[in-house]
Amino acid sequence: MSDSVSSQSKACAGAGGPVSAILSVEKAQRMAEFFGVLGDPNRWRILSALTLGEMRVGELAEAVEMTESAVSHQLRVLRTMRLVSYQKRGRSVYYCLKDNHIFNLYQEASEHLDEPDD
Amino acid sequence: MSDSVSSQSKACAGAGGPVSAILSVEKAQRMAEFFGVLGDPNRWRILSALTLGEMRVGELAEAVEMTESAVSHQLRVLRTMRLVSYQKRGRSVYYCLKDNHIFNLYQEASEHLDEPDD
DNA sequence: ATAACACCTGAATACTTGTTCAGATATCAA
DNA sequence: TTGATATCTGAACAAGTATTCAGGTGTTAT
Repeated sequence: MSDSVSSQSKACAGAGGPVSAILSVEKAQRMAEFFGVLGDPNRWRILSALTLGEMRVGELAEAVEMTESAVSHQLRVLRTMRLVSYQKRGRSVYYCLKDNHIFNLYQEASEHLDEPDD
Repeated sequence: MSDSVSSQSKACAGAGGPVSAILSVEKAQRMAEFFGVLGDPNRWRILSALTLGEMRVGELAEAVEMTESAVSHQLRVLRTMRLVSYQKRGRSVYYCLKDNHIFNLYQEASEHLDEPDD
């Protein structure tokens, strides 16, 4: 392993790490849009409710104590970012989490937030 | 291993996974605040610039093509979320990334964004 | 066909957030 | 002390976003 960075003056995290270049405006925009979607408490509550399993819009609305309309609007946003998928069955629409990325993001953020202030 | 959820109808990601309860309003709020900070393209550009190593405010401003004032405002936000740390030396203030969480978040998001639409 | 149900959508309002400008603070050099 | 440099901050404006309300679509039951 090269020690030019890792051994002595590593005052800064990740120098030479996985990013190591200034993001283009376009890439930065895409990142921001994605994380912006996760920048709303009601969407986090909806996402966390879906960790319990698939749910209809009405059930979700009841679970997170929002109107169905508000939930529906937020679900559209989550759909756009492909964080949830849905399935029509009868007159109901069942939503569920699309993949596990949301868990990893949740855990990574939790760790960060729970870190001592050093 | 219990198979009541995992074996047959796993249409939904992560049911019974690491969250598995509706987030409290407070926790959801904290999550949203954190991710909201990452919901701005200029902040991503600043963070990515810092992956190259520590930088002064003026250098950062030049690197990301923003005014020093704008950079300073954004650095305060990043400081508040403990994403960057800083060190005064002489009349300059050197900023750098505080820890590696930002890399993991970046990679996780990249993977999600690069996923095919299935 | 009609009514009830489940969900979605557009438009308007209210709220939040980013950027700019002007000026403040703090450090260094002469 | 004076002037130059480097950064920070508060207030105001502009821009973006969430929520509500009213009404729309599509499905099921009678």
